[in-house]
Amino acid sequence: MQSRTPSPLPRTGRPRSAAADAAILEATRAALVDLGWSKLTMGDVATRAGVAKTTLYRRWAGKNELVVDAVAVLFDELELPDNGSLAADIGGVVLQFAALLNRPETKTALMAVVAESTRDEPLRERIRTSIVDRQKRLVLEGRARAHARGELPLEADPAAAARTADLIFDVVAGAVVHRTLVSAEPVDEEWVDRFTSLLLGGLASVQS
Amino acid sequence: MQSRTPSPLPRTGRPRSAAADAAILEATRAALVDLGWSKLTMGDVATRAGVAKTTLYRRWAGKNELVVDAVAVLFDELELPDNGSLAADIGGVVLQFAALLNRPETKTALMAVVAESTRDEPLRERIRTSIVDRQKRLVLEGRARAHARGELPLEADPAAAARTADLIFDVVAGAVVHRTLVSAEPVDEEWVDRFTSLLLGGLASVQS
Amino acid sequence: MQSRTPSPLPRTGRPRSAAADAAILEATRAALVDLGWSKLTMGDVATRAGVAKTTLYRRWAGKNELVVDAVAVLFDELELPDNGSLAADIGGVVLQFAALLNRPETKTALMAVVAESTRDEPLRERIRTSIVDRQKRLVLEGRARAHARGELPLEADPAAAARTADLIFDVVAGAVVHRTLVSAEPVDEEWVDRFTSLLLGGLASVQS
Amino acid sequence: MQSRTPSPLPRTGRPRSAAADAAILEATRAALVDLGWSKLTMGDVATRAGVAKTTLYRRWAGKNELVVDAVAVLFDELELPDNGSLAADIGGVVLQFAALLNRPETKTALMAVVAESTRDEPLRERIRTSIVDRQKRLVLEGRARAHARGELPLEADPAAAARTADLIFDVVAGAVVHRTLVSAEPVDEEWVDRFTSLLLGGLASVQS
DNA sequence: CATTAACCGAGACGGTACGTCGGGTCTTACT
DNA sequence: AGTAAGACCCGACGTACCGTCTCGGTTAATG
Repeated sequence: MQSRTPSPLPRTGRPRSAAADAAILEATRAALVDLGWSKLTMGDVATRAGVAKTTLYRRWAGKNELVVDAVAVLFDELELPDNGSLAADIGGVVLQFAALLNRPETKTALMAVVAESTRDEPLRERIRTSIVDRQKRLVLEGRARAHARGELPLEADPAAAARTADLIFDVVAGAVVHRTLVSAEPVDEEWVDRFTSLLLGGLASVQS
Repeated sequence: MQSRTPSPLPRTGRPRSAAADAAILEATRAALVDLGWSKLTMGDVATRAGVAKTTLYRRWAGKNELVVDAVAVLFDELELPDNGSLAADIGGVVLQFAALLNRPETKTALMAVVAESTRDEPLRERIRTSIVDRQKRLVLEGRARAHARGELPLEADPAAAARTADLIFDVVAGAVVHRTLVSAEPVDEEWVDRFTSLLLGGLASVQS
Repeated sequence: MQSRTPSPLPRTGRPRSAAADAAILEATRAALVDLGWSKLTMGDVATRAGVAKTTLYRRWAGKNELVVDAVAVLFDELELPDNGSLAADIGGVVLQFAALLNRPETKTALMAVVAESTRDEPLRERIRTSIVDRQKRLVLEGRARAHARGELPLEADPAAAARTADLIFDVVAGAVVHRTLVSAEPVDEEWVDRFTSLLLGGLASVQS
Repeated sequence: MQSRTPSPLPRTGRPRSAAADAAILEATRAALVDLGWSKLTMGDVATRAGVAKTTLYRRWAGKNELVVDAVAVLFDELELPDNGSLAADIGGVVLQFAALLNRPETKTALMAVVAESTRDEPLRERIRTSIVDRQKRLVLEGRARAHARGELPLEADPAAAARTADLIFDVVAGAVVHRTLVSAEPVDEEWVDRFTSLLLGGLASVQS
């Protein structure tokens, strides 16, 4: 995202414009909203950003990388609310996540870059670093808070605990994405309640 | 594939070549394996199939529709094994599904068409009809078998039962897809066991 | 020029549009007039001709080849007038040639393609075939007519006669081009008279 | 080169590097040899000269001007040999000129800048001043020497004498350039003899 | 001998054109 | 009417140069 170029020491020549970076990412999000992933073009983004095409390509290798960076920042807005109980906390985060996936920028872009990443290992890595792994913090925070509240027992084996966290992450993210983008059904209070209760109920079985 | 053209009145003139249909779909799958979704071109598919581009466009509106049809048939191979218990049955189907998602044809194509479908309602409908809804049978069959075995209580309210089936479908499909394509971690026996136990444990909570 | 493609036997598929050929060459001449050689672009020519850029590239390898063909036809308009004497005939053809070189299409294009041809042997060959060699006919006709009128003796050695014809061609074409494009002075009646008298006077010396 | 910047008042600040000037012109000639006119780029010249692009543009307006200056100096090497007779002197200078036109730097550059100059009056003027007019001295010297030897009568009318000098210049330069660059035939002893005899024979007619 | 203004290298910048590729349509002759 | 072939229009691609613009850092005449 930022710090794409850790700038070893290219202290010579005209420095890159930070304003251009921001304008490009903003223009990319706007283009995603207006056109969707498949009709977004580099030329159009450049025009919207008031920037030359070469300036885009100097910073990003292509559409995929650009869109990942443009969208990644949105995912950092997610945060674990303190709703008083683990169930309520999970419900809150699921609703936030669903709302995010319903934004036109993310809806059209997320699956597309994941699809591309199946044939592009560096892209997968970039997605993981910029988007996916950053959200695991929510699972870890949630668990820590539940422990503090005494809602969940501590798992003795730390490796097993990590595997459980990963499982939960895949189940929560997967279910919400599938519900939103594949089934195209709303993630409403009712669904969240049912899902949360399934998850918490199952959690007990898994940890035993 | 399934009734693309329900042939309302194709009375006169030379009939369409059925061999061409099969060759095109096969060529499409081969191209997906070799090139992936984004580098697959209609011209290349036509060449591989030994067919003119016109022949493709006479049958399919574009790349999206063609790929959905080419891939859909693979999903029909999934079936619910009878492993003796609900847990074992679920585990079997999850492994089959994961294996399917690891085939290069599906891995690259599925997310891509879903991504396209976020801006293309008819395409979403086609995906739902050709791929998604067809697999819900597995959930329904599994539940029926569990009822027969006495492993699950019957839900009194049929509407609630339907919602539960949808929830399970989103959770299973979503979790496996996320694990496979986003996390890019293997769906192995160990993961399946943990996931199945989470699902079954949660199911009890949901139905109560 | 025409018959660029002697069409071995590509009798399959949609045939190339002859109208497009004509429109492109016409558009090229118009662009030369408006923009000159160095600012003429393939894209602009395509637009003027109401044709896609690919259609240009399907027929011509680039700007050089296209311009040679577009300009070549203009040179075929030159003809040897019958003004009653060799001197008057030469004067007539020199004036025609000078007028042709003063047309904006040719003025801007001719030197440019010749310059390119110094590094592009096929292009030089194309220029020679399409433009230069075609005009040698004027020298040969003029000489034949002079013989008929008894104004010039026959040269006994045919090889020497050919060398003389080449020399005359280089002198006439060279002098007119240099006067017009390098010195940028007018080729008027007075200059033509002086030049013709120099040429004819010298011719006697050469043939002896 | 010759007073590009007549330095009206460059009093203060760091003076321009004379070494850079020389390196740039040398690099330009080298690039002409390697790449030819149309593939020569300002950036490449700068790199070859070990100089920044800004340094080029501070001195020359563009490729045309730079190349004219780079090539002009070569033409100053021409000189009228004293071979004992007018015919021999002309032959000597023609051979020098032909040799010059066969150098790759000049061959590719001369026609190109002349072509550009048809749409760029200042450029034409620069070419005339830097290259063309400087060579007229050869004609004038040759004539003066011929007068001294008694090989040519004096022309009474100085205006007519000037017109004759221009005519000779166009004929000589034009013929040699056309022979070399358009016909692409060698300017060898035999051709020079024939051409010289044509020129001298014609000269008598013109002056009478 | 400090100031200072123009020089210089590097390289990013907004542009324009390039030549190619793919999409989807149309026009042939043939089946 | 379907088919193979291939030309057609269109729009986007990613690259190359153009000529300009910052940067930080010289360098020589002037004061």
